[in-house]
Formats: sequence, C-alpha cells, structure tokens
Amino acid sequence: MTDTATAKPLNFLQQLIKADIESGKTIKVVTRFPPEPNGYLHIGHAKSICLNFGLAEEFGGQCNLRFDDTNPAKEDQRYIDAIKEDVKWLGYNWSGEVCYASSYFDQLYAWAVQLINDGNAYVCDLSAEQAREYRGSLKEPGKNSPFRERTAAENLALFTQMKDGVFDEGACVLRAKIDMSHGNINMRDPILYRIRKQSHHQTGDKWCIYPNYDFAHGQEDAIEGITHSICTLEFADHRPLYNWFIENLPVPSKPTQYEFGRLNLNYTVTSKRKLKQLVDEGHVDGWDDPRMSTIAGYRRRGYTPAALRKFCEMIGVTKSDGVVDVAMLEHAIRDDLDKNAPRAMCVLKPLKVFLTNYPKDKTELLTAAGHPNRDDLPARDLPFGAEIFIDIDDFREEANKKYKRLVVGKRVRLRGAYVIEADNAIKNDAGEIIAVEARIIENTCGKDPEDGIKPKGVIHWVAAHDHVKCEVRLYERLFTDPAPDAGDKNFLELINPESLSVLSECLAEKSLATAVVGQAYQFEREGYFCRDSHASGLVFNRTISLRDGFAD
RNA sequence: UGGGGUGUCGCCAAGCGGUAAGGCAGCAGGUUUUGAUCCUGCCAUGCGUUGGUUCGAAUCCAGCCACCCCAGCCA
Repeated sequence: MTDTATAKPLNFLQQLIKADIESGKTIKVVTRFPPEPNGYLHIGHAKSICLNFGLAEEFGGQCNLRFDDTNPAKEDQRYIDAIKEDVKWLGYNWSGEVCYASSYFDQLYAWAVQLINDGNAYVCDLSAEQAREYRGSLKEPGKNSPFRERTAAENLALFTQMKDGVFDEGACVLRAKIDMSHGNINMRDPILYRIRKQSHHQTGDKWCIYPNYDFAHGQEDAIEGITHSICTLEFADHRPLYNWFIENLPVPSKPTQYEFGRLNLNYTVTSKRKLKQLVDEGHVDGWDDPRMSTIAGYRRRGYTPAALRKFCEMIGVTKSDGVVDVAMLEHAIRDDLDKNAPRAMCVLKPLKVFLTNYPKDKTELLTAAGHPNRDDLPARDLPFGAEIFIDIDDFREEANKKYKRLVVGKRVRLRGAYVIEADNAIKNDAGEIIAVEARIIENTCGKDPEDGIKPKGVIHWVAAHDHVKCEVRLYERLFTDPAPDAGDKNFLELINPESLSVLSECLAEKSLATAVVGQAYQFEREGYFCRDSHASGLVFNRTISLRDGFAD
C-alpha cells in the first residue's frame, strides 16, 4: 500500500492552506472559533470547532477562542462559561487568553471616527422602518438617505453625542457610505453602530453604542492576525463588506474570509432559537438534556469527545449544503464505545427465574471478562444462585424458530454462566407471567452441554441475592420527522412523545453501584450507558442502543 | 438581466482532461457464550441537463434546469 492509496483526501480548506503555505503567502496559520455567547454550543458548532482548531493543529498554527460579544442584549456570562467548558471537553486548547470582541471596542470606535473623517461613514437619523424602505428590495436598488451628505464635522459631532448617550435607542445609527444601488444588499450603506443603553457582561456601562457584526468581525480578525477566517455559507454575501473595511482601514493584518457549508442533521434541530425554545418552554430538561443536540447534551447522554470528533471527520467539509444522516453520528459513538466500554449486565424489566435443581442455599462466584476483545480491562465477579432475574422480553412460553431466547422446553445460555432449560411459566390470577421455573444443565459453565444440544441464544441476567437497583432512562430521537428544522413546519408538533422512557425497577450487577460519571458501560445486549451527572441516585442514561439485526 | 452559492450511489464525500476512492445505510454469507463486535462479498457503463471542444470530459466552454442564502439598528 502506498501512502497515496490510503491517505485521507484533503478538504478544500486544507488544500487552500497547504497552497498558501507552500507559496509563502502564509507563514503561520491563525484561525479562530468566534461564537456569540448567546446560547449553548451544538453539534454544528462542534463541526466548526473541529475545523478551526483542527486546521491550526494540522498546519502547526494557532486557533483563538473569541467571543463575538457585540450585542449585550442577547448575551450572558453563563454562556461564556459553558462554551469554554465545551471547547475544552472536546479536547481543544485555544491559543493564549480567551479573546473578546468587546476588548477591541476602543479601537473599533477610533476606526469608525476615521471612516467619518475620510467621508466613508455618516450618522443617519432614519428610523428602522424608514431605513428598510430606503434600502430597496432584492431586485430594486435602494435610494440615498437624506442624511447621507452631512459633513465630516457634523457627523463627528453627532457620533460623539451618540457615544455620550445624548440620543435614545433607535434615534440614529452610524452607517458606511458605500452604494445604495449595489446588487449586494450588505453594501447598501450598512449600519456600523447602533445605540443600546444596556450594560455589557464584559464592559459594563462604559458604552451605549455597540458595533454591528459586519463592522466588528473582520477588524477583530485583523487585530488578532487571523490568516484564515472561516465561517458558514450564509456569510459569503458579507465578504465584500468584510473586505471593504479591511481595505479602508489601517488594520494591522489582512485576513481572508472563507465559507463552508453548515451541518444539518436529520431528525434533529440545530437552530439556536429553537433549542432555546425547547428549553424555555420546558419540552426538555435544560440545555444539557440528553436529547438535545447541544454539546452539553451529548456529553450528559454519554457521547465522547472522540466520537464527536470522529463524526466531524467523517462528514467532511465542503460548500454544498446537505443533510447528514444521524446514523453516521450513531455509528461514530457505537464504534468508540464498543472498543472502550467495559461490559456489565443490567436487567431492565426483571422477571424472576427459579432454578429448581440448583441447591437453594448455594451461591457461587463466577467471573466474566471486562471486554470480549480486550484483556486489559479487569474481569468482574458474577454472583450466582438458585434465583435469578432475566428480562421479560427474553422469555416466552412458546415461540417460532427465529426466537433465540428462553422458551418453555428449550435451552438458553446465561451469559457467563450456565445453560438453563425452562420448564414452566408461573402466572398470576390475571394470567400474566410473573416468574419462570427452570433447571440448569449440569456442567455447562464455560462449556457446551454434554448431550450435544446447544442453546440457540445467550441472555443476560442478574442474581436475585446480590445486585443493585437502579433507574435507567432510555432515549429515542427527539423528533419523529426527518426534517423538524425545515422552513414552515411547527417543530414543536413533531416532538417524539416517546423520546424518553424511564425504567425505575432495573437490576444491575453489583459492580455498577460505584459507577462514576463520565465512564461508559455496555450493558450487554442492551446498549451503552453512562451514569447521569445530575441525578442523586443510581441513574443511567442510555447513550445509544446496540445495533440490532433482529427482525421479529 | 438583483446579488451570492451548490448540484457525483438512499445519505456524506473523493475526483482538478486519461476512462467513477472511501465512509454511513442496505443486502447476502462466515466467526461468535452480546441477535453486538469482527470478517467476506454485493451495491453509480454513471457524475442535474442539453449541446460544444478533444483521440479521450464528472473534470474545459456555452446554454438551460433545480435547490440553498440575502431586504435585523441579530450573529
């Protein structure tokens, strides 16, 4: 195998950076991940994080974490803290201290003044509604604001008064003087500063005017020496404006903006507005509800950083907008957990089994491997006795040939223990099965039955005399519709009523009593589970079920 | 005649003029004390479409079609 045959192909950004380095245009790659602290990070942000930090890592550069905090009305310190935690949890380290757009407010203000002095910006008194009318439409050009020809001196005086709090919110704005008939609406005298009499989580009450995204982002990049400013496709239209500021201001470096396609996942919602609504209206337990597409939600659900990063690698980076199948995410987490999660047994819906030929008072201690394909994970003790519990779904009085579990008159292997044969179902007055009578087949622990009649299947179990009770929460996808995020749909009506089921009478192997948060386990034949980080008792979240090829 | 972007297997995605990688899903087998994992095989005479250039086109050119984004004093 040659390298070229096995090497993972480079995505368009990797190719581009490689070329920039080879040509000498870029000496050291500097990227940034620039969230606005107005909500929790979701799986789409994970893609951006992996991209920006990954590129810096790969090409020996650096990646900044920068909070794009230009709108105090929507932001909060708690989001800053949560975002930092999420980035760290994913395994990335930002370069130096955390950066804030708000740290550059003085510089941005000075540049705004320069634009005014250069005749490139003016204070406009049009109301928001009037401004919209003057802006024109997608197909028709706009018209000039009546305030467009104010002198520099006049504008400077007005802008100073804006800063000094003389005007009310909405009274006026600072706009760039570009071209009201430009085909790109972003170039029709975009707004640079607006009045917001709000205290800011970083700058307090120092400012009552705040720069808009467009006037801030490129300059932030330039100040930080960002070489490759990577954002999502919807900002492509802003690139000409981004460049206009870079060209018209004495910025210390010349960053370039590139765009990639944002992540869409079927059966999930990744709009910050909608995620917030799910939280605010109580449809979920909070931003980190295990059903949420937030990074915090996946973490609580039991997803690992490795799986999220693997997923981001799998889906690639392009400029085409598609919808990724959640099955890919599920594959990534199963793949990681299968290799790394120690095995255990937990009976979700217990059914008592009396082993009638096993001495009533006898118990023994069997051992089971920690992992079928790894001997570095410690083996565990498996207490065994005359009474055990199996899952209700693993027993039937009669069944067709496809059913490989316990059936009256048939055999089944108890995982890590004996082969047993069921004799009879014990029922209550209502005719419901409440227990089973069975026998162990002698001398089958670790070996096949001597009579040559091998059981068709294997089931999990737990000893009646030695186990631990726990609660298990099973999660299904939050939405029943493949595209809950799509345009005109009411996503709230598409919520899966069965997205959470709580099983409170589960019985687990004793070793699970000391399960720690953050450690994944495979409950054999059921799926991957982790201890819930919020619950006080012994509660497990199902991260993901096992792949199930069984069609009944 | 508004501007910007995208169209390669059900989904994601390589391909950069020399005759369609890979992953996910699916299907069929094999191993297995997890109906898991693992292993093997199958899965685009075709690259939105129509023309053109060329010995040769998914790749170059032209037209057409479809879809996405933009009219916040949000980011």
